[in-house]
Amino acid sequence: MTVRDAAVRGADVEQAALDAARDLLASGGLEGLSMRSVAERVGVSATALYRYFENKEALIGRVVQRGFRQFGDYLQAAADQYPRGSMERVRALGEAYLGFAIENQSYFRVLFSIHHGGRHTLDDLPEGGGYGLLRQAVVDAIAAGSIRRADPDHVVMFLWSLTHGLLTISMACNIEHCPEFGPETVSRSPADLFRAFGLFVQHGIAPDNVDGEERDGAKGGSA
Amino acid sequence: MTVRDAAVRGADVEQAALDAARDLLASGGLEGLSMRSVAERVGVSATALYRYFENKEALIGRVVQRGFRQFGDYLQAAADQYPRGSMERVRALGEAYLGFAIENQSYFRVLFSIHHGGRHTLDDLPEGGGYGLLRQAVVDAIAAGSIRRADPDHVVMFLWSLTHGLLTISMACNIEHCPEFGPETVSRSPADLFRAFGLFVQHGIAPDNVDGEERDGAKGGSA
DNA sequence: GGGGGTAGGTTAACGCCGTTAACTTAACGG
DNA sequence: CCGTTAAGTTAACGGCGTTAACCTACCCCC
Repeated sequence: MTVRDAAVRGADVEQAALDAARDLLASGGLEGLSMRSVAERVGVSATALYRYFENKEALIGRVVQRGFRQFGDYLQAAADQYPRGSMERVRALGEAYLGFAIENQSYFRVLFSIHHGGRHTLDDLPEGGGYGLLRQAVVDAIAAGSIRRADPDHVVMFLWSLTHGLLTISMACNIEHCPEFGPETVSRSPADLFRAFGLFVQHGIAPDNVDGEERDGAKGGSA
Repeated sequence: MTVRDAAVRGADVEQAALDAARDLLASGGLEGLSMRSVAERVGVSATALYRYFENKEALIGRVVQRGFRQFGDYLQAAADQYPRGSMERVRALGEAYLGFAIENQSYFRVLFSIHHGGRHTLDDLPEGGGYGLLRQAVVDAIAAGSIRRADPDHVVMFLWSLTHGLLTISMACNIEHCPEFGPETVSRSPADLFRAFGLFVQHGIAPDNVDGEERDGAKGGSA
């Protein structure tokens, strides 16, 4: 019984700790996680965790790493519903990005928190994860003529910044409702705003008929 | 001597504490600030701070509030260099946003950190601060015909999200250099990327000559 | 001008935290 | 059967935010 218990636990404590830490982060954020609280959930003393993780930061790092992998899978699944080269595929990635973040709010905050030591976050995203995914979608879309011919990395950063910024701002605003925040328009859900961005993303914020020439009679109407 | 010392200190301890907290945040981030470290800088015992601030969170809240005011002034100054209604004014706000954040990096992180209790950040920005400023610039630009006729709040959120997201991502990436982050393009300084976004902001990422009609002979070249 | 109130400060202490050190225990290999 | 080793324990340290109890110097008012 207790004989094997320890042995079996051996390998499992590590995974159990990662699960417990994930749950604690998801429910209470960074401040809800302590070595002692993780240990209690696992049913082990706090110091036992140091057999598996160098320190608290390392533990969180492992959780974050896992989280990014899961995040990447989520994005992949969303992208796969649309054909390569299509603009819908690009858009779906953005919406999935938002969706994941909103569904796993406090967890997501930790993933992208700047205050957990710092390295991860982008080490893990780019190639295996979301960055490469979006980049490929953009490259394909450019090739297919759905996106203007431009440096794909610029386009990727443009889209990523836009989406991530919307999310960050919305979250600081406690998502969904934020009455005292300017006019109510802004408090609309991130998803609504994201859709509203569609026109700007496609065609920009400049009036339709400028760009050095005119077509419809601006500035005096030459017709 | 010590008689007046205490009395004079009285009013000043609060300000001194705010200054000390700001400096500690700027140099060591959130983790570099403790009630004891602030107290030590002020030359007072830690518990004395509780005469002026309900708790640590309140202290940080006051610092953040101050910071946003300063941030707002910075943006205002940048905007004032360009005429109302001009697109340059809008752009200048974005560049100032970036500039302030980069100059005061760890301080900025705290301002927009999600993990310091949470209310502030947007309570304080919108009306007195940056949001109202940007909004007015956008409204003026729309009126002047520099920006397409659209819901100004949507435009504001679009621009703000884009800029803030770029910043957030760049910072998570330790700003400036981040070799392992995809192709090197992305590691360009936020300011460079911001400039690269100009075309997309103005005209979007869609190819120039679609939108239901053509102008220059795409898709086969009708010339 | 002497006495209470009070503002501003102190020290001591509590419970939590991350982490280290020293120890126990149980399984396994020779 | 013994030594080694992996896995886990308890005890403890220093630092944290915060509370409680106390001190003390000033101000105002009778």
